[in-house]
Amino acid sequence: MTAKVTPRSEDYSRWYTDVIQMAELADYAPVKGCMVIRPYGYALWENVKEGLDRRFRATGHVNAYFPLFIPLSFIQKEAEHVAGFSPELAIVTIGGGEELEEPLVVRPTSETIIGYMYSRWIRSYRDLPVLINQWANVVRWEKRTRPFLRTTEFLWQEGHTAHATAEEAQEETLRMLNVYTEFAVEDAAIPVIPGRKSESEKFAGAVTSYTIEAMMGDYRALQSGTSHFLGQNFARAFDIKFLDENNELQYAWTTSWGLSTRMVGGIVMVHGDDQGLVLPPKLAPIQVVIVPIWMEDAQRSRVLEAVYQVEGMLRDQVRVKVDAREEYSPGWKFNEWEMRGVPLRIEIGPKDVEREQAILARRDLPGREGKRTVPRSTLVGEVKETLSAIQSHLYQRALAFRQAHTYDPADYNEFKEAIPNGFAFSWWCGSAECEARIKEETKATIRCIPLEQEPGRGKCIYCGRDAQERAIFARAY
RNA sequence: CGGGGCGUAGCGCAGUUUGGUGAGCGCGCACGGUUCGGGUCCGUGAGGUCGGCGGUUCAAAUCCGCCCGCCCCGACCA
Repeated sequence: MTAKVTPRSEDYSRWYTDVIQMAELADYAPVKGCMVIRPYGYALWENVKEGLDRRFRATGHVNAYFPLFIPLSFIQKEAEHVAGFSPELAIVTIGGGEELEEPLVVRPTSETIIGYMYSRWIRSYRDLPVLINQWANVVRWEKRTRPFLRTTEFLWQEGHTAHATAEEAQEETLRMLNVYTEFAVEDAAIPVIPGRKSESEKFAGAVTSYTIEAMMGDYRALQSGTSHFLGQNFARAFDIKFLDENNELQYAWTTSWGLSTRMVGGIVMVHGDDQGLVLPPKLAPIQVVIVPIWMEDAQRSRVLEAVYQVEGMLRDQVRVKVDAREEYSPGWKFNEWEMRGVPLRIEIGPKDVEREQAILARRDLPGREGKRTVPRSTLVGEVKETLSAIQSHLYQRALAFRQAHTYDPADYNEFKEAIPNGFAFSWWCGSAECEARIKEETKATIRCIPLEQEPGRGKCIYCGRDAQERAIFARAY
């Protein structure tokens, strides 16, 4: 506890796990690959949930819950889906002490069981669209795990929609990708690149997969949310059919989209520094911490009185906490709350009580630079303004960082030099072979083909043939 | 699944090479005092089947064998 986090420059992944544990976001569970999300980390996740849920509702979605167990045969109904997920399934074969007639899969994702239910619920075009989301846990037996980024069990939301036409489903897919983008940018202060996945990187069973990709502090990419256009693949596998206006039987068009607790890892790696966690105000469980300072007992009650008064002024406007613990010195508390990423600290001591003022200290600006004295009379306004200034500063800083580490290499040699230090935004001919070779030679994969790019043509960074699109290449988590 | 590292008090570690004096150090924890505007200081104290099982030996944290677990790096993935 008294130890400091490992500096990022010394060992980035050690820094990451240090921060996760020391800030008390999560702890390792007794089962390999599993973690306990501690109250502070869970509060952060709950704020992520809230930010998303609000947007899901605003776009017409409703929440529901489907079972954890899926008959093994369901998973096997969609050819690509089974191929993609088989290696990482957890399967239950015994229940109540007896061998089950059919093994049950612990859901790795719910397209199949939801598809099955949709086939029973959808009869007519009037039943469409179906716009359902669920908040759930899923299990994927990953070989290599890291807290939040890849755990055997993780929490997420998965939206599953069914539509009458391909166009409508396509629109939905991009609408939700856009919701993710908006959430990442506005709430998490993480700049992301929305784009399309290559064939080899797309979701098992999808026609087209879309993603938002973010750059972490070590220049690696993190897929932070995905939205899939499933075409009629799952509708055919699960017989999701409806009668259209012309009394003709049609397969529905479906989508699915998800964002997981991985986002928490992204927040840590995008904003954190050598002091520890740095949380964007909109998602921070504690936005403002008030640290009282006193020398003698006589001052104690006066300081505390002022502190609670300030807390009262702020309480219904921001998430505020008073740290009145007597066993720790103010300096200790400063470090503790900085390590835990609280965006704004208010210091109130005897001098401040006397002058009816308080010190504001920003987490995103180190030392003196982030400290400011404000009069009590304007404190509430100042706090709110400062929080929103921190929110936008974090975004701008992350954006500038990504831009500074995004390259447009002139040739493959430059490309190879760029990859360890950031993203390469390069022309790609579209062949899976070039993609595979690049991966083999540089460990970089196509993170996405950005939706927004200037039309034109170029030469594939690998083979030199004509290319119509540029892709983001990077090493990924 | 392959490579590397590690399991000794809640945490971080020393001790293991060369078996044997007392299982130790720092932090944390409890109590008392002191301090408090950037991780106070002092004192007292609690806390350990040395990952597990088996073997060698008069004697094992230390040597041997097997097993288990965790972390990091790779291939696979939200």
